Amino acid sequence: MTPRRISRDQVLDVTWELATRKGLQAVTMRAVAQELDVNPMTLYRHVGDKQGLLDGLVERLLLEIEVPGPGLDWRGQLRLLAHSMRATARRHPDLFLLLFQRPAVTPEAVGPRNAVYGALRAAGLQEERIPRAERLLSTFMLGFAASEAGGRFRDGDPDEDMAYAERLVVRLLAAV
Amino acid sequence: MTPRRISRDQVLDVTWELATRKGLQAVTMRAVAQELDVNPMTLYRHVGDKQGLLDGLVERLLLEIEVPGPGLDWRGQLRLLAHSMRATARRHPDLFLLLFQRPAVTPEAVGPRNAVYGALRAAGLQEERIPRAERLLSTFMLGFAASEAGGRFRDGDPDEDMAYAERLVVRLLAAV
DNA sequence: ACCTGAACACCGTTCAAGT
DNA sequence: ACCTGAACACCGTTCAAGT
Repeated sequence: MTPRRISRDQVLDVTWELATRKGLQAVTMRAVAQELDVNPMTLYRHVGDKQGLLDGLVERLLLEIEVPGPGLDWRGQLRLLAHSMRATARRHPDLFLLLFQRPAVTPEAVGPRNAVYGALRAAGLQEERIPRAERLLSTFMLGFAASEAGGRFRDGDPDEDMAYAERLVVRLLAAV
Repeated sequence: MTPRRISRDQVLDVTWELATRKGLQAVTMRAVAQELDVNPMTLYRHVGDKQGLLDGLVERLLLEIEVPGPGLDWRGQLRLLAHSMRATARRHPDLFLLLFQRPAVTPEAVGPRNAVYGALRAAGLQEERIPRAERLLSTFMLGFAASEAGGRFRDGDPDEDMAYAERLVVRLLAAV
């Protein structure tokens, strides 16, 4: 019974580091294995396959999004959430797109989602309306952050656009 | 001066067909070349490289989005636009994500953008406010369509969510 | 002018074997 | 139980050569 030399966490550590340093296209099974000084086939025991490796990366990405603590009003909470989603997207533009390709209800996704729930609740939204409002608001934030990070925006100032969007959201929530 | 055997358009025709039939992962220089019964290196003269091939695919994708003709009020125009963006995303989920990775101001993108411009104008929005409103609205529609097609939504009914979003947009525009 | 062939430096993954 | 080596079936792209 030889002790396992590497763990899934170690694999994801070096994968995340590699993706951050050299971009998603540099993330290959072979490159990750080399970083760990291990045979490529060794990874399969720990992450399943390439898709499993990417899934692990998306977990980390969601954990990377900063979530508001206490001491902010609902407007400040939403502002911080938008800000940290945009910052995360800018740091990992390619990886960020993968968020569209998997359910928003994984265990790692509860942090951001609960944060939006909390803000909407604090804004006085009826409990039964919160899930839908969260889906719509998160979808907009995700699209905005992905657009900005991916280079879709060429006209306009993203900061000004986001400030304007914030006013619209506040207007809609105030009408409750 | 031998006549050229293939054109960029022909290359994109079979690439689009291949992507539609077997998905984006099946789009390789070699597979496209084989479909045309030509040497892989031949493609380089017509599309530059793999990235150029993908750029061509995104052109086609934007052209695929149905744009409202006359005879609809602004609300109907926006509804049709949202509907056809979602339909396009569902047909080409992987390809659709590439829209986030390039400027929204390419020649092929003017169709959809002008359509949104027209609807916002018909809704009575001040001319100077239209570009920003278009960016925000298109960003939401894009994020929604990408989420739906990519499988991010697991809770909720996308049709109901979109109908609700439509009411919010109408409310915001009515306040003008 | 346009197309080809061979070659280079990679991929993800299977399968049988090692310890 | 965990890791390895060799092999398979691919990639995109360069470069020199063909017609």
